Amino acid sequence: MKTTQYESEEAFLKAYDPNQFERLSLTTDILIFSVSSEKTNNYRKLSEKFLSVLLVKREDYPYKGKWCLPGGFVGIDESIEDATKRILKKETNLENIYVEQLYTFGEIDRDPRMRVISTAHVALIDKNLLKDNLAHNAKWFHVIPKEVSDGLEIVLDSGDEVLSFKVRKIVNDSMRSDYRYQTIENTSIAFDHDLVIASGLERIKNKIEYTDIAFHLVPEEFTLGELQQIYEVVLGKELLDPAFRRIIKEKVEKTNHFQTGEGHRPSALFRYKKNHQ
Amino acid sequence: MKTTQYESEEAFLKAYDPNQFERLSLTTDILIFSVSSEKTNNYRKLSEKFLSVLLVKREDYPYKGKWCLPGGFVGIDESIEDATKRILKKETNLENIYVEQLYTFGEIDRDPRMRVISTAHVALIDKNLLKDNLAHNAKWFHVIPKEVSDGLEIVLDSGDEVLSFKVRKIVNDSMRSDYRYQTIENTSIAFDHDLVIASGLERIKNKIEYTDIAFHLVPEEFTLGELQQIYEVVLGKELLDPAFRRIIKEKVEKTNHFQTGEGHRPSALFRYKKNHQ
DNA sequence: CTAATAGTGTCTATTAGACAGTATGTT
DNA sequence: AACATACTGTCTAATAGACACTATTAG
Repeated sequence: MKTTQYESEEAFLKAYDPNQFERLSLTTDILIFSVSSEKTNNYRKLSEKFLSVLLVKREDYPYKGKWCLPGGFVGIDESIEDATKRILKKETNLENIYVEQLYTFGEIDRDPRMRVISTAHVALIDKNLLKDNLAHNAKWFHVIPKEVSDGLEIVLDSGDEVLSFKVRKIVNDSMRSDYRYQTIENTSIAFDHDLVIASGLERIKNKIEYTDIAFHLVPEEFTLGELQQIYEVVLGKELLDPAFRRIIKEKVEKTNHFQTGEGHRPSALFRYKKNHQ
Repeated sequence: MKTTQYESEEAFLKAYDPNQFERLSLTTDILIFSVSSEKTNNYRKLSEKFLSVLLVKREDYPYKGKWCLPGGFVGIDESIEDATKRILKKETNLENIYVEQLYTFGEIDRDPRMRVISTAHVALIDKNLLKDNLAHNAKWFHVIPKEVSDGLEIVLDSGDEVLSFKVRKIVNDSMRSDYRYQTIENTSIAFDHDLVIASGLERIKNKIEYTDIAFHLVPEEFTLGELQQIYEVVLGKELLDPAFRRIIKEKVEKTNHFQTGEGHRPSALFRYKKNHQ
């Protein structure tokens, strides 16, 4: 369609036919991460923490009975961001949650129904905010990643049910500046959501080092021990106390509250220091 | 649509109506960056380098006569990646160029014609590969970013024409973990491509520090001086020679060629060392 | 010889890693 | 008292920043 015949932008827009190009569907999918604590049987020990992700059991075809990320179609009169917030509200009944865009997955056959593009997001919440607000078909799964010889195995454990899949990182260019994940083995997660989970995990692992995302995962007031556990569970490795405290020192401020009753020296409660450095 | 009436996934898919949700259009837009050199009048001085971006003059409405990023609609039977490569080939006549996904822009009114989602990409090329292969309506613009009091001003200069716009970084959350750009002033760049350019600039500025993307911008064999200029022009600051050489030492290997005829000590030519460290 | 960049040695400052020690609650 | 974590001091290793110096070419 040459448009040189039109006299103005207005005239052009008036005559424009939006159906001249084939159109497709867009969904938004959300990796909702939080850190959960399991009480230990030793009253003195700290509770063990796990990174966990919210999954939804599919009640319809396709992939009926499989687990997938919460998500939904982006309406024609709705920005991607608004759709994402709408779905977050639906699944967790919470608003004002931290969300960032992760990646747009656009392979032709990623949805067996038809051509669907999916823009994936990462959301982080403090699980204490969430009581019984979960959608009925949603469940938290502990995320246990393990490096294996041919890639990365991720085990998801809800307590009742254990899922697992295996992915591999594929480097796209000779300078190793870009990569994507590829499924090696996946029988439990619907669509390409195994790849989304792997990408999201990597994103927060990187971003926790150079931003303050960790503080989205703790309550308003927290002990430095809890905070350190958040870092440890996301990074998948232990940190040395003095080094950790040096680094976060400037990001937090002490309150005059203490956490007592834990069977050992009480720890000071801190809060996130806005506008630090 | 409840699908419990279907007996199997196959039966469901057979009966599925892809038009039950409103569909939209998806485009891919590409920020093609390269580093160009302007010969200086002093035969001894190194040529001055500029980061440059390829823009296309719009020949049709909307935004007729304005400049924008090369891009186009993603076909219904085409992955986002394939569409991006197709457009790169069309605009530069080159294949096997480095491309990575940048961000998906999904505001409702970003295209006056209709609802269009755009997945933006960053491509990096060595401009020496490009002779007269450019599409007739495409032109390289030097990118000159400048921090101003209320944001970031970016001047684009093709030699014949100077464009400029101003954007601001908006932090989305109190922990400053996520942000997006917002237009302050833009009369020269079509759509929201001013925001795409600002985001892309930031992406390569970050990524040049922790990946090897810089090597996509130089020829097969290069001097360390050239390579350092690439880093300097992307980072927008000067680097100290010894520090720079320490850092890239492990990423490069010396060839037995030298670059002579420059009015000063010849410099050794290096190449990228694959599989380093 | 001179201007200009190529390339190296070394000193210093900053940051990260490691370990050992002291402090203080609960049972 | 004993356990478990809270919290701190300090030494060491590694990395980044700065500067001064030597090397080598075309003109």
